[in-house]
Amino acid sequence: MEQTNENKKTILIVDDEKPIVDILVYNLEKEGYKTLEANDGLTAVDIALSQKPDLILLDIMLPKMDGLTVCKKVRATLNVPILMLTAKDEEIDKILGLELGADDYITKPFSVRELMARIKANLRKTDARVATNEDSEKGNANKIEVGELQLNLDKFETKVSGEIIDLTIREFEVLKFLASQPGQVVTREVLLEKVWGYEYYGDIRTVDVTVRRIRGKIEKDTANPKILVTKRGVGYYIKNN
Amino acid sequence: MEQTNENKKTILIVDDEKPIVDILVYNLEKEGYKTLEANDGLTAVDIALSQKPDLILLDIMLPKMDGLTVCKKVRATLNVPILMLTAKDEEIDKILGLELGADDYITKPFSVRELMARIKANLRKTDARVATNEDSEKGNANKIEVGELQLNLDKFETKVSGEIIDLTIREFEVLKFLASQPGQVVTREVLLEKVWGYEYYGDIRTVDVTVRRIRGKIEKDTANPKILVTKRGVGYYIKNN
DNA sequence: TATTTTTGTAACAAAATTGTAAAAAAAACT
DNA sequence: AGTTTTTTTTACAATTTTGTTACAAAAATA
Repeated sequence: MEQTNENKKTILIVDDEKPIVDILVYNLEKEGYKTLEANDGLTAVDIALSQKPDLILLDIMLPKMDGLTVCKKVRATLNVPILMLTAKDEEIDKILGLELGADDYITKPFSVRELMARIKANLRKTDARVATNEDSEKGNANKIEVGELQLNLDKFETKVSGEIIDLTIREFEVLKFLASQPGQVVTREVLLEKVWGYEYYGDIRTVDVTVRRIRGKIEKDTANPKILVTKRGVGYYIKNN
Repeated sequence: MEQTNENKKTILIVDDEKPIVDILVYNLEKEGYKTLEANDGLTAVDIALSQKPDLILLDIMLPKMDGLTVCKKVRATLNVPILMLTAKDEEIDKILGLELGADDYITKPFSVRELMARIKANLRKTDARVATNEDSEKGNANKIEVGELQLNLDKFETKVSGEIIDLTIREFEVLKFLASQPGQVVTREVLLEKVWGYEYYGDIRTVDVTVRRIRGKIEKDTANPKILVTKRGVGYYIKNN
């Protein structure tokens, strides 16, 4: 709903019943998700591994390869949340085996509303994991210091010579990426991929503008930057002496 | 509240179906629990009494001694939360009727997500009990203090500059979670998972509204919060200077 | 020096985020 | 049961951030 085209979450729907798939596609796209479809197990694995969706809706009863195997195969290489669709009267053991490998399950018939809620919740869980794992939890010293520049990754706080600087997230992320490898010149392409995300297809000069904004906040003289420096013809880097 | 490697919670899994045990072990350890296994009722009682796990996952159908008896025996000497696994709905009456002291039950098939939620919820209950009994009995005032903010965890009482503020449970829990790690910016996703719970399916903006209500009670000027502050693009945190 | 390429910059437009109130729903309490 | 309190959802406005563009300035090249 609030997602731009670039970072829509992708959901892979695996079901051989066309009308069900259609309903799911309609509702998911209305909610702002991008959808992929697979009508049998083999195709499902293919698409999952090549497209790397953010979540998989997986029916148990499938042609060519059953849901259990799909689940296993996908899980072997991808850590994507899998939400199983099960009919109520399917064999208990079969379901049980499957359920335990999946993150969540929902029995048919289900309400669209409930399904959407489950999807949201499962996607959120991934987001939360990424946020905490990457940043704190692992006991990493959550600070980066380069010369007069200090970044506190827990507080998202930036200091220059002890003075707190108010950066936006985008600015902070760029600075964080550069400061994590001081001296290393980073191209705009790499910055776009690492900070903006690999599927981002905006203008590359966006990087320049963001750098300019950061400089406006951390440099005394933006025309003669001492911290975030340009390597002409290549990109930008943080001076580390 | 977060678990360090040394005091991981231990969970005893009692089930005679090897594949199920394996999957449970895998998922529980992924979530940071230590696991013990028992394949029959007799062994289960032995391990429970000697190892004193923090929680027991107990299947009803077991060789040598059935789950219900195991439950009784263990409960006779240990006050550990027991989560029963049942295959059929009819067995629920059995569990409830017999007053075995099982804390919770979950019917097969269940999802990993649901099981984890139940486990967490039951462990939380114990934590709460322990907190109130052990800490307050010893006279350790169970408090969090950050600047002008004081939380008394035993009394569920909040003070700002010495003045008692009346918060609801939800409000208190949010404030408590944030205040337990002042300065640390917490995303809405993490708050939802930690305060509302693993199984929560609601809207993420609920967090905003709760924060707003807390501010209405603890801040002089909600438009310029000095205690519970927004980190735009990330989440919320408690200012700790 | 003139030309081309690259980078800096400001201004505007678009998009995303947050604050807020109020209605609806759910839970707790009589 | 009905009533009150708490919580969630929803919608909208205000604000902030971000992206795009056009042009200027600087550096590199011929």
